[in-house]
Amino acid sequence: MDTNTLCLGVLLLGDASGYDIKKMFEDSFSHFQAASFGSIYPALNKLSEQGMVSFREEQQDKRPNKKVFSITPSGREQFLATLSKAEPTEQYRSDFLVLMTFAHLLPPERLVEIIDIQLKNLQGELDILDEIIQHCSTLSAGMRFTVEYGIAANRALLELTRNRKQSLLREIALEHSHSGAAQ
Amino acid sequence: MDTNTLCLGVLLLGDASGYDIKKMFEDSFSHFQAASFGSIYPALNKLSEQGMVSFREEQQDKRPNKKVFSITPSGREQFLATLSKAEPTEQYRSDFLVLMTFAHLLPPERLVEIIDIQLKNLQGELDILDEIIQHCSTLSAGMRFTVEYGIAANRALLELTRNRKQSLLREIALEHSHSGAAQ
DNA sequence: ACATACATGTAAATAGTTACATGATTTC
DNA sequence: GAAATCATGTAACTATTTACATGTATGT
Repeated sequence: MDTNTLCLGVLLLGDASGYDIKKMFEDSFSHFQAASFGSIYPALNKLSEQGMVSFREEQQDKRPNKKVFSITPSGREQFLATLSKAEPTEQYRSDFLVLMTFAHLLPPERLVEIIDIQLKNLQGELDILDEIIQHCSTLSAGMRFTVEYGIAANRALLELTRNRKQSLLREIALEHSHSGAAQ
Repeated sequence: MDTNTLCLGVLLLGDASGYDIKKMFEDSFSHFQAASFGSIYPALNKLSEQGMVSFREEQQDKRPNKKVFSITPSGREQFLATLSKAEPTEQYRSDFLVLMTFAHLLPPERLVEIIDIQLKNLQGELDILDEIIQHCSTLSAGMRFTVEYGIAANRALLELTRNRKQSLLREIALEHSHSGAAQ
């Protein structure tokens, strides 16, 4: 889903500046969507031209001024139309699994290091999600489900990786000795 | 990881044409990487210019001719260097979870439909991975791990989504009645 | 007759990231 | 004194997908 649509969605949850939207992405959606300033600000200006959002400029002292965006009825309509056509797709890309595919080409110490980093990353993500679900009783049912979904995946992956670490290392060492000392 | 690097990796497993490489992506790596012809062919030609791969043209009767690529020692070296620097990162993007985030805005029938499609997708992916692991005893330990990893994630997600479906639907219906008949 | 598999390639369009520019204020 | 937070924006670059062009052979 493109940044334009995602911005409309965030604004449906409440008025916000571009900076606020970026924070929302980081705090609430980072486990399944991402967007940078370089795509958020142009998206907001484009949506404004199209009448999908409006904004008011707010002066602040001791802080730079900000543009607070609101979704318009047209914007709401368009977002709903997009949602009604959207397919529930998912995509997963992993350099970790590329590394594992070629595990037999890596020095054993490096392989151990990679698995340990991955374990740490999975645990870190799990901790973040656990915290979101505990602290925020204000979460809507749908949002709570997205967090549970992330937790389920991370838990399963953490468990598998932990359980298989030693046996995987052994299997790869075995493949090395199989193919001989050469190479 | 870019298509160039991924092509070198595939060629390390054996000589192949661009068409073969595309099939490899579909058959063996589709659960964590993707590449289309539009990125594979240019990548192969670029790698060839750089001396990372060589190729021979093979005539076939009843089939179009093909260019069979082999990785060169430089290519092997470069791939290994890339692997040794690569971070074990992962990224997940989901339109399904975007849809779930805004579940309260969707008509209940549509919501049921989305969850059922997602359930079917997860089961379909799981079936594919189960088949790979059963049919291919030739898989290296590293590759087998990547398949197990995919299975673990899909199993956990399938179970969660199945178990939560009814309660989620109820919770969202409750939120609707909470906010009143208006809106 | 129509779709799929085989096979290679290009061009346009899409969409995004990264890095930079600017500058006050607050925290370490 | 350095780094982070607040705040908006642009430009260059990167990488990719989609659709097209071309053509034979096989399966339904």
